[in-house]
Amino acid sequence: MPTVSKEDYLKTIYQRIEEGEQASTSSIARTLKVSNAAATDMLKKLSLQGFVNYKKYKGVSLTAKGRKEALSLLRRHRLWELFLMKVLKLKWDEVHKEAELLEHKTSEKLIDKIDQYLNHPKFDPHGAPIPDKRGVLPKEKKFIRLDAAKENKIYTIVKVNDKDDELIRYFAEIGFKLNTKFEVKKIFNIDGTITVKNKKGQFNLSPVVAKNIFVREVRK
Amino acid sequence: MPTVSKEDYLKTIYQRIEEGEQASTSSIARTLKVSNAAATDMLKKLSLQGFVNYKKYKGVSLTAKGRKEALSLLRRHRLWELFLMKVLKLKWDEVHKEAELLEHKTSEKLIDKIDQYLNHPKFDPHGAPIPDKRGVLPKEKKFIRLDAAKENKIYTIVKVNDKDDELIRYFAEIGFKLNTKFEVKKIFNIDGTITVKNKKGQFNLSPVVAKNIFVREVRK
DNA sequence: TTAAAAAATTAAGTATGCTTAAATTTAAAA
DNA sequence: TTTTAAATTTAAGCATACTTAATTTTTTAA
Ligand SMILES: [Mn+2]
Ligand SMILES: [Mn+2]
Ligand SMILES: [Mn+2]
Ligand SMILES: [Mn+2]
Repeated sequence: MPTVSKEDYLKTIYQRIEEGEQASTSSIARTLKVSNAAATDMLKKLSLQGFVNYKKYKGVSLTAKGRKEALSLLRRHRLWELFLMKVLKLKWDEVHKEAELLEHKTSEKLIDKIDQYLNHPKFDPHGAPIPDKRGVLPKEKKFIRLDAAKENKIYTIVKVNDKDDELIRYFAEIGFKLNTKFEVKKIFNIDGTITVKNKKGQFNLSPVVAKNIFVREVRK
Repeated sequence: MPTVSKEDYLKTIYQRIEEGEQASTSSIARTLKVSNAAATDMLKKLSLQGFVNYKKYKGVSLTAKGRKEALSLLRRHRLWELFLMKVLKLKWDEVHKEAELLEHKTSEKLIDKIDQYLNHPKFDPHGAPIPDKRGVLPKEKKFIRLDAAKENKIYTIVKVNDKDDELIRYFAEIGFKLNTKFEVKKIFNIDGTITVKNKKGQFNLSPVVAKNIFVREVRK
């Protein structure tokens, strides 16, 4: 069993790779808010314990063992998020922080009860897929990042990045929830600002914000 | 905010004192399964931080600040126990262990939601009182320890010690739940064994077991 | 009231997971 | 291709919460 810290490292590495990016020491350190030195240190330990493949200066990847732990933690995190929202009525922007803590202290027995209570849900409140007991992920519908969308097309939101609660609050404020339909009105070439329009009105989204929204095109 | 370890120390000290016993270094160490040296060490730190009154060789007591933290942790623990049983259907002997972990990672916001969901319950599944948001405990009905009961009287169970899951399983097995009515048939002077009789049948309880059951006399 | 036993404390040291500062390696730019 | 910059690693050290062994204080019992 990895420690709390190690679980968070493995999850971070998994997510970096899943996003199609390099799991560099500095990106891990940045996400976990620790120094690069601390991350290097931990990568060495994780490697010794067989959770990651690590070669000095060459980056890191997960072994089967490490991937299993990462998926287990993601399962616990995402089930907690959904449970806290559905059952205990916590808000969309609150559940990530709470789940970040509870995830490490949740037994398999408990998480299976939660899974059962929720009737084996496939996605969390932010659209992220929930691995099943065996670590199998549900198939996701195709999506693109909003900053890669095209003008005058209609999209629906399938996933948002849940790491920043301020951002989530902003999404909620402008009526951007899961499955919200909206139209991309204009994309400014100068800075990539995207003008979108939904039931609530018209908004300008910066490219930084748009990168955190994942959408699927729908026909009018 | 005290650390996880410190919270557990404060809770242990509170409970030792509540039981009317001395919060000795060794009793704390025994409960927390650490060495006496570790406990001494921690008591010094807790004292420096104003959570306890501690004088070398003279034992320890809680300050107002320490008591507040202890009650806060007990609240989180006991609400979790009840929630896990009532909502997620964990068993009577399972909830203590789960709550022992979750208690430290539960925000005030979350515990208030749980409290609200359960409609501000006053007692946990083992009969222990749940402090309210302000740290106020509900009044408990008078009770005695079963090893102080008298022959040929009828009692009802108001509380059991939840620390040992094997013991809790045994209680369940012989039909000893909260509010179970039973009669004390005989108390053996030699070793203090108590013969009790309830709907399920007649059982001999050792004095060690009896010490963990709290009862109130009821008229036939 | 003193000697032995028990309880508590101090001392020295360990594992984990961090820090900052210095050194090294790799990547980018001139 | 060399120089510079960025990324990464190493080195040294710190805080927390433990351990075992030695010492001190208190309690109990002879
Ligand atoms: Mn976490
Ligand atoms: Mn999420
Ligand atoms: Mn605990
Ligand atoms: Mn309990």
